[in-house]
Amino acid sequence: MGPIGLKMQYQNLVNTIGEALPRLNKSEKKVAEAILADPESATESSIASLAKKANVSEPSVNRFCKRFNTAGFPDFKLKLAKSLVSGVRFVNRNVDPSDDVESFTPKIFDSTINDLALVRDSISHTVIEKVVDHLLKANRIYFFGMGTSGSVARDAENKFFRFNLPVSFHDDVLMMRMLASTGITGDVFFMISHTGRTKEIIDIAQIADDNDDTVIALTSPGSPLASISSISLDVNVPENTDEYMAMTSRIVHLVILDVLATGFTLRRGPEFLPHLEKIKNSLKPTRLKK
Amino acid sequence: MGPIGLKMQYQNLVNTIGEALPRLNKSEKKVAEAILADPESATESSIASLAKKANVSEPSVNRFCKRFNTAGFPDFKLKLAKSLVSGVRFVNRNVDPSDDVESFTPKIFDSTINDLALVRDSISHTVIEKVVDHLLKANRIYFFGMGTSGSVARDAENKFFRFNLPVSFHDDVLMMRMLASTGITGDVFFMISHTGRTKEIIDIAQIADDNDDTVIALTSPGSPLASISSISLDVNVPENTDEYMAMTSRIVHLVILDVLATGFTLRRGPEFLPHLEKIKNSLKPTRLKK
DNA sequence: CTCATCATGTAGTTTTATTACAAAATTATA
DNA sequence: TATAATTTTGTAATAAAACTACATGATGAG
Repeated sequence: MGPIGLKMQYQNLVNTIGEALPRLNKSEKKVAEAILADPESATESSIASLAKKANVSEPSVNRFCKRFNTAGFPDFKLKLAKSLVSGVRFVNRNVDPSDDVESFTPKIFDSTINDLALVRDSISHTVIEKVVDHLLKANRIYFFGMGTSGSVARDAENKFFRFNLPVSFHDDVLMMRMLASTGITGDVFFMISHTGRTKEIIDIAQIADDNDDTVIALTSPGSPLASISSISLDVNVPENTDEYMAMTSRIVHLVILDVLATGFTLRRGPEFLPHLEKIKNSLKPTRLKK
Repeated sequence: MGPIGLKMQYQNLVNTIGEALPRLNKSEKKVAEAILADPESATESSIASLAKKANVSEPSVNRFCKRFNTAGFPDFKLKLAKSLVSGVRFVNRNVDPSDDVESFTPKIFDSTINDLALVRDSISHTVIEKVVDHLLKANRIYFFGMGTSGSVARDAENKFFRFNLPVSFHDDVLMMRMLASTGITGDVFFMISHTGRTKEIIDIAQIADDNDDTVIALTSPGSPLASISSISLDVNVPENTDEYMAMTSRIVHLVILDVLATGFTLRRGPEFLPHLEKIKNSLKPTRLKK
């Protein structure tokens, strides 16, 4: 039998073991079941104790590890521990009706952190660079979003107006329509939408596109909005079917806007910093001194 | 010298080591530096090879591990590997003027992730519980915030209106003043402010407090706003002095609001789920079908 | 300068993991 | 069904890794 899970580094060991289960032979299956019964403790036990728990010999455990493309037992444990952090813990990260504060609080933080890490590792730097290029050339930037994405758009306005160019955010469909249809060259329409399927937003993007304006989308890959846009910043955050769980995509969107703003600032160069400083200082009189 | 990082299970080993660096003695420092130079490879090496790399003896490495509250070298490696997955890879996360997209993008994600992890491990569950208690008893909730925190307040409105009680957000000082002064028992004023030093916001909180309304603050601990409020949700995110860096506190605030909303939903019980479902379904006609 | 304390390394011991090989089980084939 | 080939599994020996006890060296106080 050949090795299982060749692309291990991008896969979750626990899942891989679970899927391979039917293809394993007797003693390997015993080992697999012993591990799956309590993966966390498996990462902390020695080859001897795991062998005992699974009722097999130590070499069987060792062979099992090698089947899953690891150097040996210690390496296996390491990789298992890693997948428990990023992968499996995520599976069990759903909020449960019986959860109390102690348990649901870290779950919500963890799932947000997890999504951020996922996007951090998958987002295209080329696309970011391209978007920054367009923003730098823009005469005007409109941030459009509805509902939750409206708050993201509002935050973006608050961030980008500092760059000393006309920026506004809109969450009103009629305003967005009018603006999109009267856009001129140099206007950038930055459309934010979690699903990328909101009809009105797609309509408005289409209007802007027909008008030859630049349309940048911060949305889900392969969505109708993404395909209409000039450039699409793809954010692949799993849809949240869980009633209790929050929508993390908006958080990811905010961080991407932070990235864009940083790229913008850096490209503007150090001579732009005094302007930012001026804005910062303008707020000082509104604050109580320490 | 006593052990370092007692609450290890909730902390990032790499950060802990980095912070402990000045307090370590000669050979321990050597070990720490060898690990920090390439934490990833440290998780894969034996005690012997790491000792060699750090130019110390094997027991020194072992003692180092025990200082950081781990059972020994293998346990240390395991925990290190885990923190590399969820946590932040590098100690220096500041954006540098010479950074390109490839380097500043993960830095911004990482610093956000790091701040979230910090708050996740330090936030008081008792306070969360208390805030949820107050929100459940509220007749009306006002979310107040200005500037960046205005977007957070807007997002909170979007989240909490689903609970079928009168909720609104305001970012206009005059509106906030008027509402605070006409509040009646059962009204909850939820004030969001990164610094907790914005004069207007403090004024408004004071007005609401004088009026015997419940004032909940989502702000920095020890700030004037925190001390005025009935309850304060303390968020200790380091002030960002770096011109290039984004303000992560607003992200943390959003996640805390997610936590509160989840706590709210759970306390309302399963009979409340159909209502949430109804709201979800109401948006379906606005979306293109797949 | 001397003693006490702390830091560090050496050498030996124990634990842990791996390998080589043989026995057992399974499967295929005559 | 018997037998050879193949695979699976365990035993025992070996190798590697980690740990412990102890001794030596460094540091600092009096």
